[in-house]
Amino acid sequence: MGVSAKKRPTISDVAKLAKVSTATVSRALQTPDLVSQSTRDQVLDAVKRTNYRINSAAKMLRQNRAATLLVLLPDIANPFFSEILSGIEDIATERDHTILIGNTNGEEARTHDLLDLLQCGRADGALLLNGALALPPDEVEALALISISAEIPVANISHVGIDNVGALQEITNHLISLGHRNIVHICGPAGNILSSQRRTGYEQAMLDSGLGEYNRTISGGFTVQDGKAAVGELLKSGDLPTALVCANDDAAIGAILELKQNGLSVPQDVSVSGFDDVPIASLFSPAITTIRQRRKEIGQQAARLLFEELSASAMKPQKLMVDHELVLRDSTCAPRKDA
Amino acid sequence: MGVSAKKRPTISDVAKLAKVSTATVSRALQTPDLVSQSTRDQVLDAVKRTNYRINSAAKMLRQNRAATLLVLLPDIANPFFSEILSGIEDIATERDHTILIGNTNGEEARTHDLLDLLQCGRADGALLLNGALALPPDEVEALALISISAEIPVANISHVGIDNVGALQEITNHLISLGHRNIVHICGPAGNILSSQRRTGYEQAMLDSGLGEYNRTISGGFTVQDGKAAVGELLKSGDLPTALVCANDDAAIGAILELKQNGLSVPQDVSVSGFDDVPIASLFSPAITTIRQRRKEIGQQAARLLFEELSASAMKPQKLMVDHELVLRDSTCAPRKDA
DNA sequence: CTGAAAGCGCTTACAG
DNA sequence: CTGAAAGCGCTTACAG
Repeated sequence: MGVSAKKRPTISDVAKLAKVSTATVSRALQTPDLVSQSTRDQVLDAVKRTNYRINSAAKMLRQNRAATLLVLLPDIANPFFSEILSGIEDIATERDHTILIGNTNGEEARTHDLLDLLQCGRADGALLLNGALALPPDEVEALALISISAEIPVANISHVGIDNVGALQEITNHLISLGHRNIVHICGPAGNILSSQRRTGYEQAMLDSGLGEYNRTISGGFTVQDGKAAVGELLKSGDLPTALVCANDDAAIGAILELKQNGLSVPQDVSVSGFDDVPIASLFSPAITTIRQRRKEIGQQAARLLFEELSASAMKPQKLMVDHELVLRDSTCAPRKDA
Repeated sequence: MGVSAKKRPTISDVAKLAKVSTATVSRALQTPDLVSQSTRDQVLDAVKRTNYRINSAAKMLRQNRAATLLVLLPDIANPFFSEILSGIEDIATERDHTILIGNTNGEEARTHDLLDLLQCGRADGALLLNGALALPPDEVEALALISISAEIPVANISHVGIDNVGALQEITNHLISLGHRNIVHICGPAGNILSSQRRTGYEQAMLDSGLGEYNRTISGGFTVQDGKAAVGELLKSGDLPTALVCANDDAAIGAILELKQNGLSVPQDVSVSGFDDVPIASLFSPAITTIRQRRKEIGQQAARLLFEELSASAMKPQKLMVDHELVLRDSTCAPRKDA
């Protein structure tokens, strides 16, 4: 309840009660090995009796570290990000660090403001899930940063993610192997690095299979609405492919909903694939063929890497590739014979 | 990258450059009105030239506040919680506060450890989404706490959530009005306050409509798996109702999947209702009749309430009720005539 | 409107 | 193994 009258006990209160110096209290608590058994017991007893808690601001100031990781994401409420966050949390907790989160809403200004938390010492390093940086390269130099999923193409930033190009090649090849030739890619948001990587994967697969004449990408996005709109365009154009390779699961869901709405069935009339394997992908009907990203592991690896960088005096940026997996479900099948 | 050789500029560096005292620098930055225009300009210029950032640990120590809110939740990756979190974030950002998150995994020990962050001054108040406290009442006294969604029945804790009893009455009454009589409630996890409130709502509705003889609750939970298992039991028992009222959407999804798997159709053979209106509820087929909780608003209200408590010297705990809404979709319809 | 100085609560060389 | 003392970088009465 608001302002409490009672003042919190400090390390001197404990010291007085234990009849030792504050230095000894500090040691007994932080580096118990440096203190005799009996002293330690005395101190611990005094701590208990006073109900003492360390003042972490004082500790931070003195030690010049926050024991905190900053996580920037465009949208906390998106399960794709929140599962990565959960992996980060695992590792942070393991190492007694706390997590500060910042929702950027994809806004550069907000990203900039949030990175200030690093510069003012409130966090020791940051994990960037938003694929954007908004900081001049010379300021980045001194910060411990890791990009996750969407790689930030700036020197000196480590990265953890999957092979998006390869993954989209795999899923496109799968469709080709089923017999599809007229395969359209509904791509992600413009300017997003994941969009272009996935698009590249699609195009490479098409070209490698001699399907260059069918190579066609239409603009889409990462939301259900984007998928619907893209299919809407496609239907208007009258040139419907037998398969749609979408940039992510949400777009695939939108695509399927729009197809159904127009009396088409998935996968019989059109096969549709997603990307990410978010929870809904397996529950949707039809269950969606997709690429599974091990999000929790991605988060864990990224956090570990950040800790490495924080403890190393200097390290060159690393790029970590986490395995992905093609998951075949019900939204894809062989094309109709007459197609 | 890791340890930087260059030391960060401090307030004295700025003071020296601006040829004023550190006190003046502090005022120019924190309370500009107390400083003359020309002095302010000088200071701001020096700040820019030194690239000065305040050291927040020092500020925290001096001011004895962290400008940080702690959010405890059982599972970050669950969209139900992450959308509330997003609402909290809105308000916190508005008031220049940061958010520390803690995943409790529903473990009491973890909850306890995380609440230590309040006691050591790393956060000024906490929002509890996990319905558990794990702290002796006398220690709670001095803390600013708000429970969200799952009310914590302890004195001196404010709460923000919806009327779970009323909501489940509404949804049960809807089913009754469609003509259902044999309606079974698949309840939430045992020991959870939301479970018992929703169960109460169901029971009240049944009794109020003179359907006491059909009043039947079976144990379930909040996961897809729980819903499946509950329906599995029901099928084994051979006594299938015409409608199932589930404790949340995930359980409803599980229930529907299990019914379908056994050749039954929803809603024709059995109507099924959910609770929460998580994103998947509208996308699932059939789209799920449910209770919409305005999660973002719940988060916002809770954060506002916490700020109020932090600024008030003393306040008695408040209980805030946010409106919910019955959303009718495709998973419920009138029972078969022969039922 | 501005400055000198105290002090927030720790930790850590340094000395013994 | 322990203590005295300096100092981390701010803010804020107090005085002018």
